[in-house]
Amino acid sequence: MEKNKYHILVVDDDDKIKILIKQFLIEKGFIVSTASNANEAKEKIDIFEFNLLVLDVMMPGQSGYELTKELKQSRNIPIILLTAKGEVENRIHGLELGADDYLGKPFEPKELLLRINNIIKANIKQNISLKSKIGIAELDLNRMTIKLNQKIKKINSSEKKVLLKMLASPGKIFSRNEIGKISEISQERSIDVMITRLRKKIEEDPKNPKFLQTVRGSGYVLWIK
Amino acid sequence: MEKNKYHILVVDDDDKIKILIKQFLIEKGFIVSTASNANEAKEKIDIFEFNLLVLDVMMPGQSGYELTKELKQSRNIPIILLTAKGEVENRIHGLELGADDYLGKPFEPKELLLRINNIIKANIKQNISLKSKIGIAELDLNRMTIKLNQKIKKINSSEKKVLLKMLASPGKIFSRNEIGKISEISQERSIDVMITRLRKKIEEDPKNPKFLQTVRGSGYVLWIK
DNA sequence: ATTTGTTGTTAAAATATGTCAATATATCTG
DNA sequence: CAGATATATTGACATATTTTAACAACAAAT
Repeated sequence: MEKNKYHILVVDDDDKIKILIKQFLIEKGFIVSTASNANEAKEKIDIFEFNLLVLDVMMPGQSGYELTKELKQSRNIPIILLTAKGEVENRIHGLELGADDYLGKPFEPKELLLRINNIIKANIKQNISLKSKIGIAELDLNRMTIKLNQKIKKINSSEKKVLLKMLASPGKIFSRNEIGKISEISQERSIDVMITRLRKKIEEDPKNPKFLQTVRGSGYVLWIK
Repeated sequence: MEKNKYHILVVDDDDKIKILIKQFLIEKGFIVSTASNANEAKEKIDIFEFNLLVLDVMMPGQSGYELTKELKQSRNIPIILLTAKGEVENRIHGLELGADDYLGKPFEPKELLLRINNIIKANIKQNISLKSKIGIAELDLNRMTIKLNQKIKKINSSEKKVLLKMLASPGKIFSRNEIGKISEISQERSIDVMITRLRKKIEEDPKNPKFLQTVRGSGYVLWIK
């Protein structure tokens, strides 16, 4: 796995632990940012696209649970919760809120690393990494190209943004409203047109889309296979 | 998440624990098979398509680790390892071999359930979730398509809603009233029309329906074979 | 400066879907 | 069987939604 690309945000009010984790993860090849509380975390999340959050449950202000819940409602970023102790109920609570994993303090750094690799493998490989596939179409969102049947087609930044978001949640229905916000396209019809154009790039038969489908009355869905 | 469709194989040489887990998971709506050792497990895996393995590490004969390694080389079935104790090194070993998660004995059943749901969410969401059959018609309610005799037909969201409910209780009679509520269609005649249209999609001979039948005076029933 | 291509917008065309009406068919009751 | 009632089928329709095609502004290239 190429670690160098992954950007992790560590959120903990305990500076000692925070720095420890940061150092460790940097050694392992990750890009690491830190925050000391939920608000600080949200600010950074708005700016950067993190691949994963390591989030302490016990924090002054908004707790790790609350932050998890809030974040999971709007995006699909993987979260590992650090629970104070290995108390089952707490962990369960976290998972129910949508956390992807938890780790009871104290933990072995090596264990955290494995958790992280595990989640990245499961969640990001296909989805957010900038090289991915939709059906037989090969996307390279870095280069903003899509290769389909030997032909390379370019996409623009609006299309890239939309693809990024939709790839993060295949099967989820995106309303025009959402897509509008993502792409910063204001007119509903314009969104339709963008979808049509995208289809021509990823679908073998754009008139009978297999992957980028409309859900009449609701919006559009992306399937990746 | 619809659990009913997921088939789990529990592998443990300790009958007591094996049965305990099995009972618990059945209560939770899973289909559960068991095996007492690696060989037995492999035999069953060759026959059935399991969605997940719960695998004890300490077993006579091939250990859970070895089995994990072997299975992961040829297929990508999700595996949860049950480690004897919460010893970090052991767990790490398991994850390195490709296991998707581990759980130290003893564990709370509820915790196992959450782990399972978690993994299923991550691994299977896309694949299995809403695929089913009615007779020879292949439904993919995610993609809102029905394949019958090589022909792919689209269904709309009302039809999907109704199918979802009726598929959940094959053989149950649904009144027009119920179907109206499910599909949000208000007129009785419109429901008839919808049924007619649905029959054309799932029945080989829509005029003599085998699966979506009317029950005079009561409503409609769906049979799946 | 001219051409070429891109991209958001807009209007027109096409499609999907619930409803309705007219007719046909099935099922039950006596 | 006849008559009554329930259900099916078909086509037409209206409306909402989606797709297509044409356009205009702008940028990039020649």
